[in-house]
Amino acid sequence: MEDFLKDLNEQQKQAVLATEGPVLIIAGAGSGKTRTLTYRIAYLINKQIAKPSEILAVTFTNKAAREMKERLQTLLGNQVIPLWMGTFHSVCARILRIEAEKIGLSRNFTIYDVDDSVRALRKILSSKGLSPQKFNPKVVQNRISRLKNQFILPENLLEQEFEDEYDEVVAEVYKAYQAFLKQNHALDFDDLLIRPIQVFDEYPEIKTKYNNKFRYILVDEYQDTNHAQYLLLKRLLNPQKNLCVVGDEDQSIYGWRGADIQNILNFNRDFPQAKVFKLEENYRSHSNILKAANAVVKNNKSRLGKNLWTKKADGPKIRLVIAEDEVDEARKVVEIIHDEMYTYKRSFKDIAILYRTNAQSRALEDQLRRNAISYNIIGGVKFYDRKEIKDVLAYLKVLVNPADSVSLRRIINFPLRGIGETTVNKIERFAEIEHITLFDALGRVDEVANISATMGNRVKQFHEMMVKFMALKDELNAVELASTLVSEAGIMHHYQTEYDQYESESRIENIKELFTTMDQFAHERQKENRESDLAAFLEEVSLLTDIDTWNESSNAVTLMTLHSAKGLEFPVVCITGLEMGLMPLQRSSADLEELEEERRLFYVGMTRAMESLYLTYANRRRRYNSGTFNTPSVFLDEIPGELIEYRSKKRGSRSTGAVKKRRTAREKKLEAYFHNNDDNQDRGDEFFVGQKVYHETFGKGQILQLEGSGEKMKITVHFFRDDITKKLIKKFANLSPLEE
DNA sequence: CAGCTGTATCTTTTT
DNA sequence: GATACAGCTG
Repeated sequence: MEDFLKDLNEQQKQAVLATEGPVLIIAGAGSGKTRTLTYRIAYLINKQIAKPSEILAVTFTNKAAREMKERLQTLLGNQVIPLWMGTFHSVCARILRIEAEKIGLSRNFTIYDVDDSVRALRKILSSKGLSPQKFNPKVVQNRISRLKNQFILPENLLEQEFEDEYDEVVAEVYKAYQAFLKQNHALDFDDLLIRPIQVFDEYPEIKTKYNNKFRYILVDEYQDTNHAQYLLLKRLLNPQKNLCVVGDEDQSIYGWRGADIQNILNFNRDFPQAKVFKLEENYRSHSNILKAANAVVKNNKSRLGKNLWTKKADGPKIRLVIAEDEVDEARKVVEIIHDEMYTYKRSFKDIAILYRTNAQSRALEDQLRRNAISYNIIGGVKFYDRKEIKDVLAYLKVLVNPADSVSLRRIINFPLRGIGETTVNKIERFAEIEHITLFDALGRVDEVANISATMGNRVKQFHEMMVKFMALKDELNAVELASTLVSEAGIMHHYQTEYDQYESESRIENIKELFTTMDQFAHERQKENRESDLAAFLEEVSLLTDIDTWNESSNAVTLMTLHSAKGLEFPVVCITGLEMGLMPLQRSSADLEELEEERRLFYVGMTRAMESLYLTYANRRRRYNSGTFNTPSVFLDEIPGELIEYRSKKRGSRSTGAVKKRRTAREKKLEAYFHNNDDNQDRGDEFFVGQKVYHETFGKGQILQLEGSGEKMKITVHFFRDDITKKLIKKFANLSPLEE
């Protein structure tokens, strides 16, 4: 054990040894952050400073937790280590499950994802007679989520003075939404964080229990914590305040989700006695990559500042690849892959292709398929978002929590059994009057007015089937229960007889895969001596992150968003779509803070690369219906010219120079083309992209896109007040330019 | 009530 | 270019 401290550099060792009191570890990209955290935990256990059960370690993804546990086991000699390790959300769910009875919560609560929340909100909005045009359920969901992240509860909100009608409606809907969740024994993602805070405030004995239990708390990726998570941490801390947070302000990329970069920037102010350690030696990347990344992120103002360095060689220059459009870009990515494979003997799994938006994966996938390059795609249409999987899960959710009316509505007429919307609404009204759940009302369908005998029988049949399976819940294990249910409810039959044979097969495959996953889950949980029932499985599934389902062992090129790439590394990284409007995104370009976050995102992408980094952009790109013409990302200009070289189409003929300093003939031609086009669009018009404008009804906004010309020109404007984007015809819009 | 068809809206990133 | 929803028909 003494020995293993030799694996650490001086700063890392200091960070491991400073076990007492608050500690901030500023860990640059690739500086051995995970290693330091793991060794710190191993040290605490090995020196018997803490028992494993007294340690809480919060990670950003479940995958990170899994990997850290494995490394810990290796370090400590293969014992099973019963410590709490997981994401904020899963740790909170675990606490809530344990304390459920004391705090008047059903132990079998359901976790609603964003989709479920939006469904619930749509219903609430319509019951209040609010038009979904004006009050978009998604926007309302977003607002409510923001409020929850700030730990602003409906009761605090209702006392306030409102600036506009929108806020007023959101406050009212928020309150109704919380009541709805309560009725359904459901919590949304944000509630998972908020409820424990409330519980700790309301029940001091529960707070004390966890204060005594968790004597040592560690938090990874601290730069991406939100205010609610911060408040939760404050409550978990006992007077010794043995809190160790690890983070890198340059990698804070979740501000849009409510993450507060100030948490890390102000750690010293929160804990004046905190010890601060900086890990600045990078073990991952060639020097050129690091220099380029440093030069980019240096342009940000919101940072503590650090100087990441490496002992590694310069390595190849960063290769810039210019494509004509997204198809050409994808072809060039294929060339890069071939090049790296033949010249440097890489395998598929050494290579990652990163992009800003999931939509960009399509063109890339097409070309990879054509060239028989196997690939793994992370995010996008997720396994657990597939219709057939959601259907099966909805059945299981109802079995576990019959009060969950969102899931119940999803399955009551799937597969079709002749129970339509009208009937369900009648029964629901009855349930409201009787103050019972929708599910229980199904059993009393005879008492509901205006329902025919045939219809009543259908409803009763469904209800009886579900009741039967609920009774079986304790006799069968999760997989047995699920597979029996899937065949008896007619789901299997429904998909087997689907017209599209290919579709049908893949759906059945997916359902089978779900069962396999359930099985694996049960085994893993049993090893740790934790519960493995259906409720536990559903909770696990609800809280999976994109990266958690990634099969790392397969030899395939990896495709994912820049966000998903955080924490990973690859010998070869290719960042695509480096154009204005896409990276940075149009709507994040105007606001300084948002622009800095985009820059950090680019920085995260660059620092994933160990040996080779390729950057690509396309002069033209199809974006849903229309094409756009693009200029290179401003971030490319921030890379010093001597670190970058053009990679032209012909292998071996490479020219050097900064982005705008030297151009090939084709480049010049493309640029000329671009400028001409620009001129055509702009000539005689007073509007341009990025311009601030004013509209009679919508107020102030900013132009995102211009299409066509003259009176018929279509202008896409994002209006700030209502956070809406509208496409307007110039002739009718009556927009006036704002001077700024 | 089921099933079909046309249209609107979306795409920024995700626990 | 997909998906969800409204509106229609049988």
